[in-house]
Amino acid sequence: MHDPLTCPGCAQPDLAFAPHDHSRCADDLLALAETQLAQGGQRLTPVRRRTLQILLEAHRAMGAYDVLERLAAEGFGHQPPVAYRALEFLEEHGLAHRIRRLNAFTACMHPGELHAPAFLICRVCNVVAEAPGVAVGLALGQAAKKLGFTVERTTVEALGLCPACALAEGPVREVA
Amino acid sequence: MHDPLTCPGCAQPDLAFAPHDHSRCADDLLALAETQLAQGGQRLTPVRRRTLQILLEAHRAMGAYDVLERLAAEGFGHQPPVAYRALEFLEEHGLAHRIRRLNAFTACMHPGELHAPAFLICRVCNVVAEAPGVAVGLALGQAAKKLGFTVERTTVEALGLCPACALAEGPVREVA
DNA sequence: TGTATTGTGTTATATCATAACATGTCAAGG
DNA sequence: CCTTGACATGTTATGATATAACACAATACA
Repeated sequence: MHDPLTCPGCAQPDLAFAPHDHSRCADDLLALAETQLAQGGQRLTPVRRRTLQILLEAHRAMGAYDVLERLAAEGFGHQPPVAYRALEFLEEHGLAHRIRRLNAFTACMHPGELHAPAFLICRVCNVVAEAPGVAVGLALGQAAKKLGFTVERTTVEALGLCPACALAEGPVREVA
Repeated sequence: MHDPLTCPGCAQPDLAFAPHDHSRCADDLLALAETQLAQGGQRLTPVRRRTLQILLEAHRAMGAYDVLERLAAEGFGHQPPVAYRALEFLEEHGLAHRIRRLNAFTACMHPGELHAPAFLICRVCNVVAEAPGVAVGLALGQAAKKLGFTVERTTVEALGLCPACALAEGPVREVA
């Protein structure tokens, strides 16, 4: 049931694109989210909880309308704002991220840790991994500082080839 | 006619958000684009040329439909693909950039130079500056390498406050 | 319990983007 | 010259993403 190749981005960076067992990812992260929100006086309501669960289970980036479809099928609202609101809430509280290049959302794989996330997006299989982005964030902060700009949020995304697709594609180049 | 506060992103990074005279920016960059494309055997056709000009003159990020409106008013096509195609062409050839957070496009302020652009977007006035992103690109490349990921293109955007808006907003905080 | 706040759901519409196809342009080879 | 093929422009039509505005329900808490 679990295909490791469609499951990058787990908490251990060096396993992001490697086969590994993550059957407990979703449960652990959901519990963590609950705790975290409670401490901040925020509510993980049914829609929000289910939305996070859907993202965690999918373990890949999903469009708002895909999420909505799932929610609607389970008795929640059928209109776009239902999904967008839940997704935006999760994003605001660091439990999910928006992947702008894909117009999609993905569960955060290590919430709570202060992190400027950097995403690696495979242009072939569309898999998204969340890479440690601290160094990137620092570099960006410094560049901004020189211009007197105050950074509040960052979007860092790289498009390219994941290891698997690089293997599949690389050697083919000289065949064609 | 020229408001420096709506004109960041010029070639000199340290002037990005500072008042300065850039009356020749557009002309210079347009000429540069022409040369560059010719060398690559590419054609800067009327629509493409005018599109680049519009972006250069506006000197800020514009939505595809805004560009289209201008083009249509000048006798070019009236349908979205006209604008999207020109904008995509410019982007592919490094003459324009797509600002994903704004679903908008902006002229590249230093084409030809190999650069991983980083954008600073003011959340108050929406002005966009193109900051030197080499350090950021390097950091991102290294993070990716650890996961076996090959970076091909990057999207780096920071949302925050430009100097002017920081001044206007900062001190106000304690009044409310 | 009353009342303010937050959350959910709806309708309707705005905004952004592309597929598919017809027509026009232009340069290179017959 | 004139044909042919590649590229560019234009169209219609539709798809995909996102938000505004408002009614009602749930919750929190004075």
